Amino acid sequence: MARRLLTLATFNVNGIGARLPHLLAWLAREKPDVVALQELKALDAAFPVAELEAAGYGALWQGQRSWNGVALLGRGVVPVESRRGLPGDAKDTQSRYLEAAVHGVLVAAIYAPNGNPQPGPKFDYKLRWMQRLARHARTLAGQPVPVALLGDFNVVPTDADIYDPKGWRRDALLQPEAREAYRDLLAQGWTDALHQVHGDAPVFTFWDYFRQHAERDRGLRIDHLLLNPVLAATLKDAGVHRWVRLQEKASDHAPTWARVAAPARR
DNA sequence: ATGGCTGGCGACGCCAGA
Repeated sequence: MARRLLTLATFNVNGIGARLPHLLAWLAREKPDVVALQELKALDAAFPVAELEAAGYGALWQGQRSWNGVALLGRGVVPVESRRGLPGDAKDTQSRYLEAAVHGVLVAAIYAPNGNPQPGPKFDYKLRWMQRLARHARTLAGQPVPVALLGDFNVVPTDADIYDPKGWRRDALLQPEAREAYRDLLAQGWTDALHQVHGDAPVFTFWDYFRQHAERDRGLRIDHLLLNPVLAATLKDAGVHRWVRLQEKASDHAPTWARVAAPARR
């Protein structure tokens, strides 16, 4: 018997207030089952829960004034929260991690620090945050249930994942330490869904607002879907909904997705 | 080597993004 498929997606909206029309249009057209959002740039009270409910999505969110902010959406269901915030630093108040069970998959919404300028305190924070992520992700990778880390990792994994590696070589997103942190994650057993499906063919998820880079497909791959071995075994396809990035007043990121088998009900 | 564009904040210019 063929099993139902599930579409997992991650979308850095760059302001939920400014991007709600784009988000709703994308949900209506692509109907993803599980969605991680980043960069809400809004307080909890400003999260558009009613509009999302009307669109058929249950939501869980962790906002913050002006910056950061993550959320999880479930098509037809409210995600069941398992963790709010990354462990390892009680003084870190930035809203960058939210974890819940959605449609039988344990999913984390991740917004890793940008880290620019580097070197400097922001880059140090980026690396410390990635270490904390690795420590927690290790406890999730080997779980005998499907687990996915969905988010903006703010790491360009290799020079094949950017249109101009030379022009960006000093950027925090390309630094060897950042790339090593990402490789360390993968070494725990996570599968990078987009890379698994497309290999080294360039598939970008972010295009900056300058020089018509979106139209010219001069982008970076920084939004990633990492699947633990249980879930990776059911991976069917992965891609990027670039049409969203080509809309008027779009986010600088596009929704990135992976199709997997829906876990059997237990 | 730099600046280019955008959202949020809060009131015109600044910070942060990547």
